[in-house]
Amino acid sequence: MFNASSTAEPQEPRSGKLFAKPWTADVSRVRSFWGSVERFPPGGNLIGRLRNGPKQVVVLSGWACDMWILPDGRRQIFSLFVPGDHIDIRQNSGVAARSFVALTRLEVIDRRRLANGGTEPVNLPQAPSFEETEDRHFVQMVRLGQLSGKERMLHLFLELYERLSAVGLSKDGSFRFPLTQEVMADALGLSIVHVNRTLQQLRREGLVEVRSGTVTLLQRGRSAALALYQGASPAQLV
Amino acid sequence: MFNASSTAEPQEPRSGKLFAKPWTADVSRVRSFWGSVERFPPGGNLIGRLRNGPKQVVVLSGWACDMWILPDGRRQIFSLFVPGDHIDIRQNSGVAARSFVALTRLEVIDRRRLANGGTEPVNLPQAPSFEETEDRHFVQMVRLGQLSGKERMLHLFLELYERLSAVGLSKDGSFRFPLTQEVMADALGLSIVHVNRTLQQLRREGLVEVRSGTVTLLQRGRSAALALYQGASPAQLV
DNA sequence: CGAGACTTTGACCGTAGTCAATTTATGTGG
DNA sequence: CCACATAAATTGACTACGGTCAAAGTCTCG
Repeated sequence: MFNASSTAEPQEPRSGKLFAKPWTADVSRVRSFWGSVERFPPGGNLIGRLRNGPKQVVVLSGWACDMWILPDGRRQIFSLFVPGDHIDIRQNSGVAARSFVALTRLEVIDRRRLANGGTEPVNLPQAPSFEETEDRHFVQMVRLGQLSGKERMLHLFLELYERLSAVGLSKDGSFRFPLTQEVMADALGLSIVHVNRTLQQLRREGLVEVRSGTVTLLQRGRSAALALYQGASPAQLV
Repeated sequence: MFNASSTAEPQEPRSGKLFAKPWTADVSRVRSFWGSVERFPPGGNLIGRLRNGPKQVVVLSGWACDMWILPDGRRQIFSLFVPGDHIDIRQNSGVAARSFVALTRLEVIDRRRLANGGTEPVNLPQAPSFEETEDRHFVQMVRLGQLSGKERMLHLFLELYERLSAVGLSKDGSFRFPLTQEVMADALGLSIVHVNRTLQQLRREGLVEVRSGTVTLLQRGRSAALALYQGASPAQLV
């Protein structure tokens, strides 16, 4: 289970040259200290391995999301999880089927292991409070309910940039972005075709650059204004 | 503060004839036992009276909502609160201004008062768990992100019907609905004009009837199917 | 009865969805 | 390292859902 080995060593940390910073360093330490890192392939279902009740994990590398699938196949992604994020994996209490899915190769570690198991303390990000989790959901509701396609996309990019920056996974406005346009569509409540066209529009307008799985925000200040993005303090937006 | 009196005696319980059931009965008892019921006018801001930190209240009568207002004036309502609902009133942790607003005349009571103050126990609804609150938000995200205008509206009506039924505030598919179309628009992420037209469409199709502040769901089963509504068990949907 | 709040309507426009085909990666086996 | 199969991105043509603007009705309430 933990020795998928050899070919392993997932991609994110590999680019340590480009994106080296605080938490990234700890990740490799965590990985070497415990053999208890859980790995999932793209599309892997995080709930599958649940034994007794919910479980809190921290993402070491890769991306994941949680979502609902409607009876007719439509999907809504509620939030994206990136390295450093805490995921509170649990079965959905209601009728609809909430699921947690890996979007890339994914490494997570059980929080309890980190808490008691370790000899050396690790700079893991704090678990988000209930309010912070809720706020993130509110932001998603605002995107879905009030923003246009173009605004939604910029808004999401800005949020991801900010979150990835917090763990050292960005550099000068750019960050690795391993999601397909289909996933973006499900997260933003848009059709895949429209995601594609909107992306091109943003490129034409010189707001973002998307090349080989890397997104670059070229005018963060202007983008934030356009998308009514309020996440970061204006200062951070260059 | 609590003796707004005389003209008071809000509307919901007045219609006790039509909508009498479990919890409604207790409401009048609560109201008479304690003078500590807080009242707000339509549009009243529930946060205004916060003294020390957050506060949990239960709605005795009237409707409320929580929302964000974007810098350019757009509004997104996250959830609607009806009689029996618990509201966890608190300042927003992030940048944007979350606010809790009364949508009609509103009566709430502090949960702590109910807990220790009372001589006689009251059948108050249980406080929702974290998961239940979260689920409600997920439902809202699905509505905003995946459903069409018509679907959203039906879906919301069905949810409200189910919730109001739980506290005895419905009868044969109908319930009091004191919201303006503008509020519906903000809750559903639609324009006010489109809300109006969609409403008429639903009427023409014989799915709902809206007369003088009362909504009647004429074909709950079909509506649930149309709107992919999964809240209640199929049995309940007649 | 008049003022203001809500609802309704018409005309028109633009964002976003659908369908279907094409091009461009990506990946795998030989 | 090439050929083929598959996934992902892109394009075109067309449609329709939903937004905007502005005006006209309705309803409430003092």
